[in-house]
Amino acid sequence: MPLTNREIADIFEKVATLLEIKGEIIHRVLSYRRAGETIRDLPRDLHAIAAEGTLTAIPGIGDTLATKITEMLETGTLQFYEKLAAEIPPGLVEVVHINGVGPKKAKLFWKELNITTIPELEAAAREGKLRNLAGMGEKSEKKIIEGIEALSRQTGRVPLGIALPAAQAILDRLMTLAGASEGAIAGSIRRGRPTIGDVDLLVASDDATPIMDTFVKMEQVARVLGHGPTKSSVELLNGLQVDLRILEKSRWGTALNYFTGSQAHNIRMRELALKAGYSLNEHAFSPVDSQGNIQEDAPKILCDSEEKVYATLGLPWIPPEIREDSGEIEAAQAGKLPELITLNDIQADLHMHTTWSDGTLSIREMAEAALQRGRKYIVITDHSQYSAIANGLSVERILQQQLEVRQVDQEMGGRIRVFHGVEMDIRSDGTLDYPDEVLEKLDFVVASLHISLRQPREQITQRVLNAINNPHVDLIGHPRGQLLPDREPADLDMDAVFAAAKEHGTALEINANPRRLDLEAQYARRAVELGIPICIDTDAHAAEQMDLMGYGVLTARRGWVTAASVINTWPVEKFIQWTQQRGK
DNA sequence: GCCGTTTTCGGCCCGACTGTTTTCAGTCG
Repeated sequence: MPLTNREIADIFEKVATLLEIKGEIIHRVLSYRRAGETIRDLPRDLHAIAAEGTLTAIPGIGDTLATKITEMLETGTLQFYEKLAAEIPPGLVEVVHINGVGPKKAKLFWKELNITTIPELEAAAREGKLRNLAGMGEKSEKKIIEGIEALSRQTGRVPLGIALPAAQAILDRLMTLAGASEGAIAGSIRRGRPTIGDVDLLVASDDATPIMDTFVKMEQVARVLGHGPTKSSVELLNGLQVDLRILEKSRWGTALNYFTGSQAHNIRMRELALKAGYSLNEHAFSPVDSQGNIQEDAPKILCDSEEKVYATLGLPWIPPEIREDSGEIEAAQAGKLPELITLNDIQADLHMHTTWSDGTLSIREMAEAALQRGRKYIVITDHSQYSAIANGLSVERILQQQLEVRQVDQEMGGRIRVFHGVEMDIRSDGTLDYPDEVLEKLDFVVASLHISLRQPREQITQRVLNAINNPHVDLIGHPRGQLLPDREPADLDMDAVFAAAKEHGTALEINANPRRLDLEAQYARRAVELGIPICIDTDAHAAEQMDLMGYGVLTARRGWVTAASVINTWPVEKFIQWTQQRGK
């Protein structure tokens, strides 16, 4: 079994931690860590990139790491890691995951007490053996026990669809307090990441203390992880960690920019600032001398808006969703930032269900709900016959349904157009769930994987290719089949999927349901670069699920998607024209 | 380990909070 991108990323990240425990210089450590992060979010397989000989074109991959990647691709292992793991117990990588334990402490426990695993550490802490070590005391011993308990409670990353409303509720509460003049959700939620590690909130106020005190004493707080005058962290009863920072309003721009991240983007911003003669932090730009020392007597530049922060560096404002140091700084410098799609651009929803299969509303009710939300046209796409559990439509029923769709379309009197489609299963054996004679009667055909998602790469890829190669199929729904936060995507050869979609002009979906957000941003970006049409759909099974469109738009924006690439931003005439060109 | 119209060698972002310290190291984001 060849190693996947994810497995290679894991090895690099383990190497980074082991090197850090060993005491290696931090920049070498960070090279491995950054390489791991980059590879984790890569939209292409390392196999394909290696075959092209372009591994070193990946940012942060030089000759050394390219050689190591090649070794892993060819042999499935990395000698350098094996050697390192023989020298430094690899169990320490887990120990470092305990909150409050870093590489230095892990090394201390290992060297002094021969501790190499979390259970050993917990036992030592409970026996009071840690408190006498250098730099340790009773409090830090207690914190380690708490850290281990927190780790076992930890639910992992939280889907954006859960974290965002929770964050908004807390922020709303804080903004009712006197002295809170401005507030924002920052961090990875603001950047629209599909899953969230912790919630970052920012409030502007000249009097932070009462707001901080309220924050750490909220009823949903399980424990206070840190409590300072401008920065506090709490763990909620539901396990979510929330960080709050409070700064003066005159510093809102630098603060929001800093607290939104990503860290990699911040580093680039600070490097740019240094080149321009400033040290940049969350408070201000501070002039530095040629040695890089801050000139305390020189006036600082305060920014009350993010626009001003970027302008100080000679840049246009960069949308949060693309602040990942994945080319946005260079694009901004060149004046080539994309005009990202917005929710207002969305004209239609091309994937939804009704009571004909597993939805909760009739065709007419879905049309009314879509109209209320400003949609100009929709496609009714109930499940196909193979999805018996979802009350999928037999050939007879889907033909019947068409009559009702046509009738509702008439009834709506042009206020909204209602088209007839289907979400057709791609069956396990790779065949499609309706014959061409049925498909050709439909206005729009979505084909989706729902079952046998764990098939080997070649087999499952071929299923998707079969669908794309059918001229009646217009869109591949939720192409990778992931469910957040836990179900892994199918092992698809995305290069092959993209090539086929490009050849046939088949669209790929960004499913807006926050459980899916599939395609993910990096794949959407790649698809758009290749000229493949995108469709952002809610897959709504009820009226209120139509309101989830914003999550899909966020994901699209993370993928640098502009409205022009998205079918359902088009006016209905253009949509009809597109489907007719495809033989409808 | 990466990277480069200042550099192929010598840099590599910055600050808050904690707990242990008598002035700071470690951790975190």
